[in-house]
Amino acid sequence: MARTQGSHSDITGPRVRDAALSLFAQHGYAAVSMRQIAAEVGVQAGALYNYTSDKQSLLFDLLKSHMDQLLASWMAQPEAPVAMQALEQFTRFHIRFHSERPEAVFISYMELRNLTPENFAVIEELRKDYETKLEDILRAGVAQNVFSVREPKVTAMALIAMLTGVNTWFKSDGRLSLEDVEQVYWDMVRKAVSKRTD
Amino acid sequence: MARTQGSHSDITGPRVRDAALSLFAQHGYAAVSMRQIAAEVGVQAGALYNYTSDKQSLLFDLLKSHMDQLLASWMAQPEAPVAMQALEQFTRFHIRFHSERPEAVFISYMELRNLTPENFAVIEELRKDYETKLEDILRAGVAQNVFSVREPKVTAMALIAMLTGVNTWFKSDGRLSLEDVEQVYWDMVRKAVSKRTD
DNA sequence: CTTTGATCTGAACGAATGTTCAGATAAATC
DNA sequence: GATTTATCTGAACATTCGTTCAGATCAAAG
Repeated sequence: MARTQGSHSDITGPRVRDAALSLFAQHGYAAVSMRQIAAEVGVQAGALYNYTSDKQSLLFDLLKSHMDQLLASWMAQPEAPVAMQALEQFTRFHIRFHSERPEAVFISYMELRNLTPENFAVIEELRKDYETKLEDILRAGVAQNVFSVREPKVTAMALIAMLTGVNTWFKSDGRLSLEDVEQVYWDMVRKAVSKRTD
Repeated sequence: MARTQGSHSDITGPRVRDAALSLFAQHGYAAVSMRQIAAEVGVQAGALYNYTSDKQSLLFDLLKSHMDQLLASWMAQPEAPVAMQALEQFTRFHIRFHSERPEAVFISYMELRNLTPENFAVIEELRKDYETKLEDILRAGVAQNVFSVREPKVTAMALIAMLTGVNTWFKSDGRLSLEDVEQVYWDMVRKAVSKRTD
């Protein structure tokens, strides 16, 4: 069992994943070759197969761990009993979490069709789990008589699409800070589910 | 000038574009070969080059004509002088137009990174033109004192992201009709820009 | 210092890629 | 019926693809 310590494997492994994430996000899964990933890591293509069984697994692992992180991070939040607060928490959490890892978010939306059917089913279920978190908040708000939402499932998907859209334009050195953006979007979300309007 | 009439070229041309659109949407631009497109049309790969100069042009032409159609269709709408009506018109138009051509919408969002920089710039400008249409409506509503929108540009992008999201889940044979969906989304849009909330 | 084995190289594999082009095909014109 | 020419075939081109694997490398263990 030589070279268990001082080994490169615990360094090269993450670097392979990082390189794949970055290159997939830039050019797309199908357009990136194993040799390009290897070159980014500074290694020959064959060496990649010490860290992944094949190219497909590389993609799947990236999407899977992204979704796992997303759900785990949300679960780690303190639970808000009042629906209005829970919705604000979700809104701000979603924007913050997604803006922190634009590349992972990007490939998680773009590369679903390049997953095998089995792998796709796994990711799709995790995505639905996340959508259900928001849907439950909306239903709770309706039950608490603070939201007006006729279609909680549709509304959840609509709001998530809106919030994720931040990633398509937000630049951290732009005119608006992330805090500003959170506020603008929270205003819209709050009003969109509100009971009254003039 | 033989075979100008009865020629196959005016039939094969659109079929090449249709096949490319469908295959690009299913598997992605980089994952689809010219031979696959040719097979779908029922022709050899070489014959495709009677209808496109290269694969890149095939993609660009699809995106370009989609954006041209989008803008032309919007312009063809009767102009609504009242901001509230204009916003409802935009909301319903956007949902309807996009739900009618899911494949073109899909590749218009997914394949931007596979355009050459010059081609990308062209599409990006057309997209901004469209976003500006909504932004102008929002600004008009603020001027008319019927909307409360602090950030018209951000809000326009947020609303478009939300509306385009319909394409990710809507099925015409589902529980909700397209008319139902339009109403649900219009309720959200109207409230999101409204001046009062409880 | 010798042994061990995790890690990596470098070459090789068949298959597939976008594109070109000489020549075959056949419908429209004269 | 002969000619023209738009359209398409089928083969070829240099590259690149994902993946495999025998052998080199070299740090840690004995």
